[in-house]
Amino acid sequence: MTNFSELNISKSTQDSLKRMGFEEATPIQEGTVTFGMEGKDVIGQAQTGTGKTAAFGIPMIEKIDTSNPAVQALVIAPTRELAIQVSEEIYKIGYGKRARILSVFGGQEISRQIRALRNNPQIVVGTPGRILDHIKRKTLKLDGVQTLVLDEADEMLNMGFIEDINSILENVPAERQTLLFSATMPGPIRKIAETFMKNPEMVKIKSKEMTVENIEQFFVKSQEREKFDILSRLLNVQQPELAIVFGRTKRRVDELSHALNIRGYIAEGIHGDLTQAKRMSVLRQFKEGKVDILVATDVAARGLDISGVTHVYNFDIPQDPESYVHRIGRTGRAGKSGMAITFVTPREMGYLRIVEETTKKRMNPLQPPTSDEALLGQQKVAVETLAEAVQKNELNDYVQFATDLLGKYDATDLVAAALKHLTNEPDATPVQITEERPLPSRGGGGGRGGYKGNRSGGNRSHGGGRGFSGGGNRRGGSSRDGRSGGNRDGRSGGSREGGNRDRSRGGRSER
DNA sequence: AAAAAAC
Repeated sequence: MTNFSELNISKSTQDSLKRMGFEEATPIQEGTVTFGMEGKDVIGQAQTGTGKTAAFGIPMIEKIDTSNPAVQALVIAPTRELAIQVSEEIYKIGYGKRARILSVFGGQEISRQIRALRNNPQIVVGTPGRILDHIKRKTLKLDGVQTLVLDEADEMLNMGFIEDINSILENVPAERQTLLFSATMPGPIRKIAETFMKNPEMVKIKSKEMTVENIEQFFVKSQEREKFDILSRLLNVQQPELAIVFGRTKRRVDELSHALNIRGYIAEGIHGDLTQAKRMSVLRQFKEGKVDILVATDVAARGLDISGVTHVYNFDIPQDPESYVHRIGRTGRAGKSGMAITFVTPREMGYLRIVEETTKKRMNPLQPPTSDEALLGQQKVAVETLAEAVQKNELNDYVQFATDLLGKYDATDLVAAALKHLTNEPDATPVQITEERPLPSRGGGGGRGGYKGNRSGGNRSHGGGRGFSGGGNRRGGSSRDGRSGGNRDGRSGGSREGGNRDRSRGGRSER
């Protein structure tokens, strides 16, 4: 292991790294920083979580001339969230040097970005579409770029950005340093490397480090309709500190997060149809621990570095094995252990084996917890909650009530009653998630193909639809905070409290 | 087929 102080890094950047708590260089950093500072092109084969951003961020910052107002470095990333994350980290690395950095991505007011570009950032991080937009508007000039970074290149390929990247590259001087990062090296990526890079050095993380060694992988065999109850029970028993639940579609994510909130969990959904502001705030809340469960499409599968994710649940098995690797890579990071649990319907069992071949690791079958086990998990939480409340000692408003009650009832009974009240009986609120149809059965135009399609008219899909039992979701306690209502149906005019809204939906009969 | 990404 090499210490950063042994690398030939300037004092100001050393200070920044120290402030960030970085001491030892990770393998990808060691190689990339060394070659990068020699001005060489580098291909880094590594996933996030390996310290990739600092690997290219350090040589990039070192090369920046802060007295030069031109954009000198450009980083292209596949998703908006990743662009934000990368820019934040590079900002920290460049803090000692006072390098100016800006992120540009879609979904954010372009005028704001244009104003920010006038402040002459030296480093720009962005997503392909918006970068191109700025180039066309001539609000972003790239003729001073000396360092170009393609982050998660294989992902940009998958998402069809290659043409965009080609167009961007036409606006970047040929005389430059290019750093390319990719978890995998498929043919087209190699070709890009050959075309756009000059004698690149390869820095490859040994495959052992790229796989998911410290993630325990399980699968749960279950019918589609059982999935949600099993998920709730698993959450109750395993009590993840921070969990990500992946769903296959945006609608699925909406329904799942809604249903989880009904069951009393603090969950928020994230997917590409939400406004960028919402996406950012959800991610922030999750990082701050204000949201315990992030429900996500594959928008959150790759690259995002959220520390402390203890559990990943694949509510739907991912569409391709590669996506599986990325998803479960959100946990078990920074040397910590993590757990990944994948729901598999009987007909998907064969596909599960294909996924296993890709990861070269067997997943162990997990027996879904019984209702009783789940209840026990909840009871433990209730005990902890109560104990914490006592320790916090902010009970003045309740002391008088407590004294009165103690005059009337047995103390043990009272505590037991409080615990019972705090316990959220598993499966108490029946929640139905719309079943995914396995494949689009293109039946001849028939509107009534068994699948209750057409449920929500437009794309305002807000959650579970049919199947909430009216009465039961009265819960005591903390998780009701009004937030769930405002999630994505703020404009639907629905009243905040569940009752009449659910009923009106339920009342919609099918002729 | 889904998701992501520019308006």
